[in-house]
Amino acid sequence: MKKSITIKEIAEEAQVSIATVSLVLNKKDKKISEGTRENILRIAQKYNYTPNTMARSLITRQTRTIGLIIPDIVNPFFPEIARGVEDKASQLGYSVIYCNTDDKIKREDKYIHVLMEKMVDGIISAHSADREEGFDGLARCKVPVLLIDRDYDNKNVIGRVLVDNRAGAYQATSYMLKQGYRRIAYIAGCISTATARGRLEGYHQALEDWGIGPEHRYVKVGEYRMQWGIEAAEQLLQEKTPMDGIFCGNDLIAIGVIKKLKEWGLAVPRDMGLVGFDDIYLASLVEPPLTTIKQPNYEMGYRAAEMLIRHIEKLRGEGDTKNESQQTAAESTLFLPTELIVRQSTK
Amino acid sequence: MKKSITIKEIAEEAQVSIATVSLVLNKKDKKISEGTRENILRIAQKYNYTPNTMARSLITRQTRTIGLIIPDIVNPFFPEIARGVEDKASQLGYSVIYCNTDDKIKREDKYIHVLMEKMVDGIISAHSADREEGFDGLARCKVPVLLIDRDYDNKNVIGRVLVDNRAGAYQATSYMLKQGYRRIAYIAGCISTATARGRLEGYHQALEDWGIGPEHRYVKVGEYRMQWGIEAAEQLLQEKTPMDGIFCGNDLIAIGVIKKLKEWGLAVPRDMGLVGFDDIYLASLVEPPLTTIKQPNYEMGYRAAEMLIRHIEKLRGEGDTKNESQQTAAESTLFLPTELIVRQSTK
DNA sequence: CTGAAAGCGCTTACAG
DNA sequence: CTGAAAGCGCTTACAG
Repeated sequence: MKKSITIKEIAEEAQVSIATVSLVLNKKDKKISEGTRENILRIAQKYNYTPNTMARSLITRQTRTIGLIIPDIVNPFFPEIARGVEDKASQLGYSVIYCNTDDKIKREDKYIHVLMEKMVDGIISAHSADREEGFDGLARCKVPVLLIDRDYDNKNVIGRVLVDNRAGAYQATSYMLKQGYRRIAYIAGCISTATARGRLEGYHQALEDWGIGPEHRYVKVGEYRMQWGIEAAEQLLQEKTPMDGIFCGNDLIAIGVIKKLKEWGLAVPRDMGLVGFDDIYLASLVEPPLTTIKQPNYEMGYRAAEMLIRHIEKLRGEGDTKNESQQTAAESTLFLPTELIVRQSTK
Repeated sequence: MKKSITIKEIAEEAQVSIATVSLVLNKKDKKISEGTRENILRIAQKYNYTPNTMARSLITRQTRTIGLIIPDIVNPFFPEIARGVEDKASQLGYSVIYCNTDDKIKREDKYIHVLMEKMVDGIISAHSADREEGFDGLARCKVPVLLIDRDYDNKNVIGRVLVDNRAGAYQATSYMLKQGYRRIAYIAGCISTATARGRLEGYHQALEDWGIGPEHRYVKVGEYRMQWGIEAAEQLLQEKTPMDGIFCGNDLIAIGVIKKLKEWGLAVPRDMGLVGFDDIYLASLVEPPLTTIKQPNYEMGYRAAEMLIRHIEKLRGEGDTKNESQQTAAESTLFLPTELIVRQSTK
């Protein structure tokens, strides 16, 4: 395509060496005379000079690009994260290459390999599922990795930004308790993840703090889908579980529950308290609008990009004390608080 | 960070020249003896060799990376597009850097500049709004640009993938007409775009084909938001416009309309036909589920990536006949059909 | 079949 | 204050 002008050509026109041009263009021009400087800048301007970052990266070993690995941008859980990452990254002068893994470890491996080839400076990953078998992508990764949303153990991980699911579930459950509901069921999504365990713990803790013993029949475990909400609600109602409130693993489940409750002639929140984690951001659109626990997804992405890039630049600053810097870089975990969004009138 | 092994080091260990290593690793090894080949491959494998694409790109002038410019990945309209782009790109061996402009021409310009620096091979852009003033980012862009969803005139544009909004609106309106509705209102979003004009045309055409003259009072123009749906429906009802059906600019509007209709004790589809463009993919979640015109967004992204990359590689094939290739590359426009998704029982 | 060499566009000590 | 030179890791004609 159209070829850009190079510093060599600028040097010729300005009658100076390419070193001088490079110095000026990189603002390391303390010791360059004002005249030369302005002349060079003027010529660069005139030809609309764009530096070739390939050449630069080859020397500096930095690309100012990071990789973002998520399961699926179409899943409404991820766009906010992706946006947070991109906002902070671009603000700090970084670009982001994004990758969809569909939660397949194999695709994740492939992407990590590609990102290594493209020499990204770091990777933010919502790690695929929990299957650790055969997994080595992250391990052989040569750049810092920052985990979001899902925890995972790996030597290249330099930090984590997670949601405080335990506190969120506690918040949801105790909110209903304060509203006067006493027999609160929990319809969970899949339970194998740390996320799900945290939510279950928070739910139990709240009940305990209110002197209510946990009962097995109040907890249903399935998946984060509307259909599961419908089924689980049906089960609970069929089993005649005496309940006056339901805490839902996420809002899709909650929407399903509402549909089922309507069938049975039960209204929210009059006959039944209802709070769900707000994964999908549909809460305000359904009828009645859901009271939810808001996931700090945008912030998660934003903080993740910030932490990762800070780490990258610190590493660079430390220069060649490589091995030690690896160790000193304290691997840190950030737990983001959730927020209760009340959208229903009280009982 | 950890340094990768280079072809030079492989060459040393294999006792051959770096040229030979390069040839083997790039599979241009027709004339390299089997023994040498296998030896090199074995060593590369052993040290987990990862080519430095910076160095390669510097010579080949290709990065196998494309840029994706969209207003906002959080807007539910865009994730499907982004996914389609990424799927096709990665399938063809390309990565994608994505950028959110918030529909601000200034941010778009900045991103285009960054993408030029990173030397992407091409750009897919859902161009910001329709304000052309002061805009020159795309114009000074040095790589092929492919437009999606929104049309725009520019010399660097080598193709477009758009939605056939006219046909979609025609489909929606004539569906309602076939259902027996006769007085169909149109609640539009903003009308300044080609998209909106296409939809209005399709609506008018359908009415005309059924021998129904257009009436001004049946068309309300606002924005693509739920609130506008509520207001517009209120207006239509207040004005006692005799109508039995409403075509909505998108599903957010449709959701607003439903809320208002409920207030007035009107049921969909019994008392009022309703079809909207499915921008947000909420149609199946609301009550009653909406019948909608589905946007082929995933396909739009997918086809866009395909067209762009084909173009890039054709250009490369043509080599240095630069100026001519620019012209011969026929600028093509693809109109994708919409699909009617019926989710309500008939009248 | 394989090697020596030039060069992609830039940065960075090191001289002067 | 500025230039000459080495070099980042690779590809690609061109010799042999």
